Amino acid sequence: MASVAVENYLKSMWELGPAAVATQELAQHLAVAPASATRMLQRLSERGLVAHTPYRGASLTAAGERKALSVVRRHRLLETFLARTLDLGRDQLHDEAERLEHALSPALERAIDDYLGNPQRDPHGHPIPGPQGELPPEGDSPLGGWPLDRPATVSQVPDRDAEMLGWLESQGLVPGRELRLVARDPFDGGVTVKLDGRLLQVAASVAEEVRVSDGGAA
Amino acid sequence: MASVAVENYLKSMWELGPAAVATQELAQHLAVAPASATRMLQRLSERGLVAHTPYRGASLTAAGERKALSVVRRHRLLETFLARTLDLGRDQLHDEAERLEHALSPALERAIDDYLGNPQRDPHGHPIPGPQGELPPEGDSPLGGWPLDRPATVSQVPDRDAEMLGWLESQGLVPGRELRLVARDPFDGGVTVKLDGRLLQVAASVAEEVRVSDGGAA
DNA sequence: CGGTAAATTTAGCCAACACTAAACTTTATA
DNA sequence: TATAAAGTTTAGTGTTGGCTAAATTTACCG
Repeated sequence: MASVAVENYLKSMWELGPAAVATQELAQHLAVAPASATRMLQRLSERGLVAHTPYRGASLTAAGERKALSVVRRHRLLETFLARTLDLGRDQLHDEAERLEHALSPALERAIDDYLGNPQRDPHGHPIPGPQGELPPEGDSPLGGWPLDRPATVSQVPDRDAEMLGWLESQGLVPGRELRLVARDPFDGGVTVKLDGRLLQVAASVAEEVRVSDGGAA
Repeated sequence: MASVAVENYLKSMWELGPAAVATQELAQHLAVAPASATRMLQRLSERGLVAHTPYRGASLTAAGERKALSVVRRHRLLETFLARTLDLGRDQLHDEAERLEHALSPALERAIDDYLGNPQRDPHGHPIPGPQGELPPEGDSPLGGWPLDRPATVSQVPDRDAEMLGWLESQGLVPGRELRLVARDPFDGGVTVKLDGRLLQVAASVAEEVRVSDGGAA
């Protein structure tokens, strides 16, 4: 039903939401001219998938969010599937899934989900929405906001930024890894963490993207 | 580079070729109006992918065939990959691969090929073109033309026709199965085969699609 | 050989989505 | 508070790829 373009707009809206998303922000995220985003928002609005107030940005309706979560589900299932079968770099996964997600039929989606044993998280630690778009409540916090000295387990790393992801991986900052925060830069929000006995300086922008949860529980 | 539509036209041209393909035949194969096919053939001709003589049909150029074989390769690799990992019905494979083939990057294509150990045939027995479009010479013949009483092994079954495929499967006529031709209807080309000690009547249309090769060798 | 049926192409239209340039709001600043 | 800057929308265009209806070409048949 929904074209590749429509699915991508909805997914971007979801990623940038849930607050109202500015036309320009959306356009930038999709590498598209602002005027193009406006037109698409109007079309999506007519279809009842977004609520668009001219000059005020737009947000997903319930119907729009359902469709967006369906795309996200397909994306994350594909990342998990590709990671489990082929052995691709964590950063390749995202790009491949980005293309394939629009071509995944409901039947194949179900088959993959079953094959994987209905996974709750993708290889980056992102939660996988259920068949009806249910998102499990996640207790993960940004690394930057974690209290000092409390043991933590890395639960999520970004999937979009291949460069950051490569660095994280090279430093052992991957889902499942345990660490402790030993210092926090009071100005820019960067942190120093200790993992594997090593000290590691993590920039603010990175500390915002990486999420952690309580030590053992994961 | 090439859009989904272009890839599908090229693939159809290849499947209907190598002789010149009539506009109407192509249109029918793609479930498109003849006028649409004409326009696309003109565009493909400008791009140097087909040779189109007005009112005389069209055929693939070398460049066009290369691209077509790339699509076929992706399709058959995907069918093999999905068959090996998930367990889908043989007839589902085709439809799923049909959609996914256009979203397969060269990197993922290579990864899948490696994972599968560079397979020569897909689950329907169709040969998989190599990375540069090389098709291994196949010695397979239509079941309808096989000599009486000479042992044969089923090597290829159609993938497009789910109904026929379902019947073939239900009768045990799948790649690898051995059989012998015991009679041939002199008028319509239908045949009677013996497999597993059973006699089976095979209609002409089916006997044309199923291919066999010499007994043991496969 | 002429005429008609079938196949093909042309012509004209539509929708989706992208773009730039220009017009219009909103926000921020002097 | 006026005005400039920033953000957004409208207007107008282009491309792709589909459609129908009409024109054209080819092929066949009496």
